[in-house]
Amino acid sequence: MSSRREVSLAERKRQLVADELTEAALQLLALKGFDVVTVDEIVGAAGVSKRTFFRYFASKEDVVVQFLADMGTGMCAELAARPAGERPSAALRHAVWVPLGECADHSDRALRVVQLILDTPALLARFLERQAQWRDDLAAELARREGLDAATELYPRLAAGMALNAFDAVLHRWSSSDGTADPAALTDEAFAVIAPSLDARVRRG
Amino acid sequence: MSSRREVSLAERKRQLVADELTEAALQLLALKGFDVVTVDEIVGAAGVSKRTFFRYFASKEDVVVQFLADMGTGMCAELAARPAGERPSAALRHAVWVPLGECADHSDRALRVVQLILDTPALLARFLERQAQWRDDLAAELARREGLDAATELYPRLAAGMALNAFDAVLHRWSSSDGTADPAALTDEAFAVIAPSLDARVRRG
DNA sequence: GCCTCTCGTGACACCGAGTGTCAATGCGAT
DNA sequence: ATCGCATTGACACTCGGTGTCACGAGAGGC
Repeated sequence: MSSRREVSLAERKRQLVADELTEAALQLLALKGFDVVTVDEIVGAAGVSKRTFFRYFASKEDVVVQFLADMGTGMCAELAARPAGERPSAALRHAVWVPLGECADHSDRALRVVQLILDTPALLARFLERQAQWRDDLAAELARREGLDAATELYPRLAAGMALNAFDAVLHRWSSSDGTADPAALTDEAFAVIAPSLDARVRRG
Repeated sequence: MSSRREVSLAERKRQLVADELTEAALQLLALKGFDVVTVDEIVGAAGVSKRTFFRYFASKEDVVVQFLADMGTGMCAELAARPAGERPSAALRHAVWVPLGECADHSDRALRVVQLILDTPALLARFLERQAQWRDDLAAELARREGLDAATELYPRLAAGMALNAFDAVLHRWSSSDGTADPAALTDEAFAVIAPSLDARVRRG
């Protein structure tokens, strides 16, 4: 009777520490600001050592950004799961909605994180760095869907970039409205702007 | 005979130190890689103190990114200088071409810098951070041109983002082709993709 | 010519992020 | 009971970046 499920005790302990760490970090960072809070302060609140913090997160920025990072992978997965016949604008809209929907659902927590990221240059930089990775993944998947060569065609990269642009714009407006704006409506509005380029099929006959 | 022109001797000395510093930095960073070269190494080669380095550049990343940074301001200035009647796609294409033309002209130096930035995560992050600023500036100017309200309309921000997306895509392809690809042709190709959305006048009557 | 006043610089101490290393602890399996 | 493995804390260390101060070299007033 070593383990009831596949998850061992050690694994649950690991998750517990990670949660405790992110909890303490977000609490402090959102309250006092990113650059005035030190890692020692965070680990003091969480009750672990500084070394342990960096075993869970690659950097001080990561503890915030990783909150949004998983959403990015969900986004790429959603694009891959969309039906083959769907137009790029529709498929990308659904993909981008995955993380945005998460934000809308857990608006209490998510809003604070998003505002913190968008208002802190260092966090914004790391966030954009992650997005660059998402863009490459989206572009690869998009090239596969449309039967294009991502190495020679510019469309996949540009289309993925446009979708992420819409994502950013929605996030920004949602953040600056303190969560009162409707993410779904904003997303529709943004995709209405970029759809003409996403769906133009002037290339490849 | 204190100064031939308005530039004082002190001012020329300042520029000299800045040039010496960027020269030494780019030489070392491009040769050995960004993260293995320390600031002490750079200032040793330039013959100044570490403290002086940080009087000229805000960070180790800045010495590389600032090379491209001035181009960004030139880009925004160009957009503001374009004729009022010009379509957004044409105006933005000319704006984006300012920095790209600079790269094409000084391809020997520029190519190494661009490749260094695109291959180094930390530099890429800082670069994207700068671009976010450019995007806001472009969006504001675009809103002024088109008589839109940047606070309520998504178009200005999205259009600026698309233009910078094209910029990035061209830079990326130019870099990965080791400068053999033609930036002008790539720019045309990229703007052909995004133009439908840039010039769609379905909004605001 | 001299005397300031300022500005750029170097030297030094200092803080915080991040890493390598090692000893201790605790769980799982035999 | 014991061995092996993973996690942790403590410590020392590197490096990026900043505050402070004293020094020296130009620019202007007398």
